Amino acid sequence: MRADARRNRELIVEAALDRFAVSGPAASMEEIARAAGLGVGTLYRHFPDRRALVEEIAGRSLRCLRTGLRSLAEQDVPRRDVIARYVGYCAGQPLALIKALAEENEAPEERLELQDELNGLLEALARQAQEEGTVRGDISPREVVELLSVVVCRPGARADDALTRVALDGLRA
Amino acid sequence: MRADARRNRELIVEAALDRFAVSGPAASMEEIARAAGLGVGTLYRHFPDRRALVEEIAGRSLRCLRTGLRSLAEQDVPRRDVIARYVGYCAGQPLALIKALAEENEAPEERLELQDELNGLLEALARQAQEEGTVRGDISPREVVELLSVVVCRPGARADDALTRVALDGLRA
Amino acid sequence: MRADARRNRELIVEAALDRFAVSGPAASMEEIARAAGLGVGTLYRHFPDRRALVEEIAGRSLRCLRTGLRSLAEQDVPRRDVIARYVGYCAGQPLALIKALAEENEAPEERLELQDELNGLLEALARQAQEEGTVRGDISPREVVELLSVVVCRPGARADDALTRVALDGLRA
Amino acid sequence: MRADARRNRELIVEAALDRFAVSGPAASMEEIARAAGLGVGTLYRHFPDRRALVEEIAGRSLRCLRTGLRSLAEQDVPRRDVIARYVGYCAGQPLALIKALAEENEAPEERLELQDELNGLLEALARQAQEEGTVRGDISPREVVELLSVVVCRPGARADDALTRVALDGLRA
DNA sequence: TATGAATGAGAATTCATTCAT
DNA sequence: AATGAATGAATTCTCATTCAT
Repeated sequence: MRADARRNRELIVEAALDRFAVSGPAASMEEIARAAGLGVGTLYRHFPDRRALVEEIAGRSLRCLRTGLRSLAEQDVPRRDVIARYVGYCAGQPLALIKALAEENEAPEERLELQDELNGLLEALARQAQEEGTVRGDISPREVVELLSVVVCRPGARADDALTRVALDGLRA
Repeated sequence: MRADARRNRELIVEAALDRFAVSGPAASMEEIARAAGLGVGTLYRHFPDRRALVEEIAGRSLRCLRTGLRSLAEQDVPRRDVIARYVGYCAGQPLALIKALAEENEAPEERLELQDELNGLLEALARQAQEEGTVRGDISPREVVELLSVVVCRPGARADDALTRVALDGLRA
Repeated sequence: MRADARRNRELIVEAALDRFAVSGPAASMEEIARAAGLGVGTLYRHFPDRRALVEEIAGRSLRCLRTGLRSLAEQDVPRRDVIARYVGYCAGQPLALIKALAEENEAPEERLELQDELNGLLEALARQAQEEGTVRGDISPREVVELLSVVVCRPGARADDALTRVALDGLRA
Repeated sequence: MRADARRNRELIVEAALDRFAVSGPAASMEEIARAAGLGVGTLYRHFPDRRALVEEIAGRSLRCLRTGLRSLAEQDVPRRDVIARYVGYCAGQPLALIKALAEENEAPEERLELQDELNGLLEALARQAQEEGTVRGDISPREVVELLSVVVCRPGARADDALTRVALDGLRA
């Protein structure tokens, strides 16, 4: 039953993402459990409270971004292109929704650490891009990161939509 | 008594904005009424339901943006500068909050009309800026408007912060 | 409507006492509200949570005991008789029930103060009774108070039942 | 496997007593099973429902009191001393807790019979003590039994605490 | 047989809205 | 017209009990 339970956990997370997307971040626990084809009790066995479910989703998202960014950073291309590819990578994910969800909870330690780690990686990347001369130097690496966060956490963000292109062009040295 | 009523209406809207800013978009009707120094009953006399209060706020914001934009558009400066000034004008307002609030309700006809009108003005502006050659022509006026909306509806948006500058630079022809 | 609200508050406390007596200390808030002829919302307007309702009941009981004890203590009779009358006074009240209820909550400051005050009065009384020679001196005043508490907080305690008489006789010097 | 089952049954009862003592009579079945080092399923294999577990505990306690009382009653000492020793014997057991637990359930036939039997033994003892002239005759044997029950079912009852001594003294002829 | 995952009814609590005063 | 008390549906969460593995 370990396998079953794991499967149910996945079902819950998927259902949650789905219901949050459709009904908004206020979707009820009951609604999510039903959408997963389970009882509320099962949802609560896997996640002791709403906060825990939301943090699971936020945590997965952050870890996924971190993983993606790490592997992009290994590529032997200009740092500027790594940034662009990262933006594209993000575009495939419902980051706007997840961000809205996460704002319900005050960020717990675990999330802060992931957040910091991700931001650290991105800042390093921004700094290197500035050093290689492909990103303008008149804004701080931290500002670059904030900017990317806005670009990427929009509903419907795409790798090649107008804002993305304008922002990346605007970042040019 | 008409004056009284008008005054109360103002008090409520101000209190609502204040409470929404502090307690988040989930601030309760009771909390808002209390902050306005009134009873809930009085709040409901002015606004038949929560939706109506939120729409009042959204409507005011849209009308305010429209007014500002109209007067900026009359200025005899390049359209590109009008756009920049509009962004600055927006920065003084809690648009991120108001946007989040408005997303609670499905947009009613009245809001859609205002929205469309504002977007129409902005699109015209964008088109003119492209025609005067100060804004790049490879994105549609509608895309420019969407971009501006993102730039302007961020928590803590400022007229001279990094994203604003990068976006405006990126818009250059 | 001040009068109405006060009346409802009383109705709630009475209904609570009644339902706790019948259904046990686990009686639900819904059940109590219904028994008072009110909606749950009204109950919660008067008492912000279950704890508050229980503490209201406990507080009333303690204040009532204090008042009774004070007035008994003014009587010009041997202290031993004051004690006996106090036991009789208590017998008219559902102290066993209220004690069981109060044990649900960790005692808040207010209850502790009332408790201490009442115990202080009783200890003084016990000490005086020992000094007047009508209560045995080989147990501490505090022990006398504890003993009285047991005597008085039994389901169905009566002023003249066997335990009461035996205990009072056993207290003789 | 029979031995295993018996062992598990014992583990459950011990764990239940322990958890009830620590977490109060509201300790959950899960908590008890966990404390016994077993799964809930196993608990339910041994006790079909919560009531059954509580009755097992109550029954054991009553049988234990009966056994103790019988053996005390065989001693060749005044009946009054038997009573005193019985009180001492009880003091070593968590009777207050068990009484509170048992009050959750309406007493089933089996418990009533045990109860009646124990009370019968105690009443006989009380009657004999009255006949031997060591216990006052102005209260009924049944009242003596009720009194002993109160003395013995207190949290923290001890063989030599104030209430015990006072009650036993008060019982003197 | 032991396990612990799943279930869902039930409890506390909140809040938009209505209505008596 | 203003007030705030009353209402009850909706939400989160718990726990006794069942059942698949």
